[in-house]
Amino acid sequence: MSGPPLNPEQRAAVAHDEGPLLIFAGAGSGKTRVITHRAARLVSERNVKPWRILAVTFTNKAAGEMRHRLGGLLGDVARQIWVGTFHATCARILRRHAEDVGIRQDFVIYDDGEQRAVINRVMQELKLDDKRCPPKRLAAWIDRAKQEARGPDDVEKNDPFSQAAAQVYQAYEKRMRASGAVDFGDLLLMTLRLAEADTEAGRALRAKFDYVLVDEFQDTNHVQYRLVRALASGTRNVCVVGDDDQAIYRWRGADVRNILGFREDFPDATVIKLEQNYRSTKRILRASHAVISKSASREPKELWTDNADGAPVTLVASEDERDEARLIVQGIRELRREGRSLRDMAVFYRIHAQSRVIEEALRAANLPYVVVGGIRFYDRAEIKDLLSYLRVIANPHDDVGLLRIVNVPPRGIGKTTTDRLQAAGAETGESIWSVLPRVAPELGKAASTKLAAFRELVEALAKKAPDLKPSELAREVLEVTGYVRALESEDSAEADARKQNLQEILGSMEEFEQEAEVPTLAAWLESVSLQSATDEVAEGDRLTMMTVHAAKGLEFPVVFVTGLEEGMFPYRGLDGDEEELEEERRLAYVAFTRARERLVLSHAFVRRLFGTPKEGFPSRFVDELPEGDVVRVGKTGAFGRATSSRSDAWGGGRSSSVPSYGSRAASRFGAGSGASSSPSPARLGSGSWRPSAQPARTSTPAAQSRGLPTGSYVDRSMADDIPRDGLQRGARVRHAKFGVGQVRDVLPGSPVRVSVQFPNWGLKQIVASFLEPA
DNA sequence: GATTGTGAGGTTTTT
DNA sequence: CCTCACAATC
Repeated sequence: MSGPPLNPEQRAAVAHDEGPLLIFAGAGSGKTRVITHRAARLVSERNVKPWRILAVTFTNKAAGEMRHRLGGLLGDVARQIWVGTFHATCARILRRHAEDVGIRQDFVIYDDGEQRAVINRVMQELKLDDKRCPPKRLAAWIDRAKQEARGPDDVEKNDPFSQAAAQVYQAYEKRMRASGAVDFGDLLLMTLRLAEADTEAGRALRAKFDYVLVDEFQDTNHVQYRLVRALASGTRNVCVVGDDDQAIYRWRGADVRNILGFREDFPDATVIKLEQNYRSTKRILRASHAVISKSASREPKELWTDNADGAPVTLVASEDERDEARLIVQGIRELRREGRSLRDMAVFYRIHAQSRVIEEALRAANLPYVVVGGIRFYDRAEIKDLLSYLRVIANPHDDVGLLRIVNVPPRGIGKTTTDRLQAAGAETGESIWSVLPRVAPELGKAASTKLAAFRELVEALAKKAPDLKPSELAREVLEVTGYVRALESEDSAEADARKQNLQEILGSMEEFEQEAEVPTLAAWLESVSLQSATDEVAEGDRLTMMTVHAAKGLEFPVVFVTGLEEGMFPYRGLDGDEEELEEERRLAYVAFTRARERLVLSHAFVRRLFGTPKEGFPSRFVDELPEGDVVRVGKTGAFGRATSSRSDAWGGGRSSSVPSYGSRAASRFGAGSGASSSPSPARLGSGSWRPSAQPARTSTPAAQSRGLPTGSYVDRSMADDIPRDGLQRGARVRHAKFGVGQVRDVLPGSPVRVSVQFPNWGLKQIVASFLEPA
């Protein structure tokens, strides 16, 4: 394939022949290109059989991209290469070896919700208190056990919770097997067991691949690591690619040590670092590096680029989250006026809850957008209903699926009945479907008749299934179950929307039938189970919005990162340990390095989260930015950063025909921006503190209508007459109760409050008048 | 057995 | 603020 020539490091990675290879691939360093070229070369020049190459990714999107590029390089043979996500690859292997691991060949894959349903059921059966053992916590506990390759018998049980959890785990596994179901963790763990087994099947699996390539290796968990090692144990031709700086899934069991410690398991590994970045401007890289270089225990490296300096990073300060949304919309508009397309822009946030306010502002401004992630299309009730029918038809022992649809649409089979059936199944460890013929007659005439009718319905559909395409079967289901009729009789807008969604899924099934290699129902169900919310693609000229996690692996010409406040980003969880903070740092790095040309960072001084307003200081990640590469916009840094003169840089105060936010303005402020933005640390000395130098321009109606924050330049804290001398960041102050501490930041608002770090009390926010210099 | 009401709890979430 | 889960109703 064409494209620019590979650089020396890339070439070395592609040309590497045998033995372990570890590639540190920085953001935007052409990683996917290297992997695909390498795989292609193995086939075309080294005569490796394509089906003896395994390339594993984490997301369907990445797998699809790789498949696509391999197709471009190799043509049709590319299809024989094993390209897939960890989970899809494992599912594929398990279908072939179901017997060897003791599961049904037609197993279904339970998602988190279905997993929870099983946990809830098991807890009821064990009569466990869901206050003491929240199902959520149990699910996380079981997941973690599986990630660590621990079965119910080799978990630690040293406290009451883990004792209960182990009990649940045991019963959960039993119920999953009875249901012919596996969860995501099972896919990996069962494949690992198989791959490490000293059996015929195990040996065959270990010898199956001549080359194993793994992408995003920093995100592997223990089981995935061992699986890779086992699958590559035949030839030791294992190539892992990753970036420890982009490890952001520790909370999901990923362990960066897998990449950092790779050289311990494979001392002879060749190590290649791809440090040339082809994506971003120098300024964006400098900003990114400023943040990540503070990270402890990382592989030493620094991205560099031949790209232009580019525009400075824009730092937007706003009053609150609505203000932030307004300013972002304003920035978007200006960039558009410069000719930027909406599709070139993305807005990132730390948590989904932040999206709403921004969405509202975008809607008000008539700017089309798409929110990536959040709820999956397949998670909608009507879709899950149809899916459950199809799954029960494929495997009637799927209890969760069966319980979902047994009374949908209502057919008079209520809770009392299903409770009895569940209890019967629990007694013998069988599925509901299995106990149905035996138990139904004991439930009285009415229930028994209805259950028999349901059974016949499912059996009739199952009988037809082999002769129908998936989409035809789905239509049949919607018809004979009366599902569509029930929706129609509802005659509401909502029911209409549901019908449309069902129509859409039928369409996607037909598409699948056209394209898939094996267009069976089972294959379709599996592909749906393994799909994620982020796989849904955005198209058209719209802005993209997503969490930073969802943004990994993507790039945009313009990136807005919102909510950069202490507590929000870095997000402060319950424990907030050092490791967690490190991960937040890497997350910020990921966010920043998504940007190609323009990076806009924003923070608000007050943010309402879940209703309650909370004050927030600018994130440390913002403080750490190199001043010379930053231009400030919006509300005056409340603690006297002399930034007000910059405030009009966002298009206020000047004729709108001069796009100040755009590249022209950027270059205008560019090189010299260091002079115009104040040096940090912020000072509270009277000089820079005085707002009087600034006209209260934004309070004019015109400015307001432009959506500028009212009173941007009028800091209300000015009104106070409290002692400020010595109240600057870093200053030592004394408090009557907490003793001596160090000023970390000064809050806007009245009365002026200061956040102070006390050795024994931690970070406190204190009204300034209660403090004296120490 | 379905419908409406209160209360807790609500990072991130590749699969 | 908003959603989901269970409870108290008709």
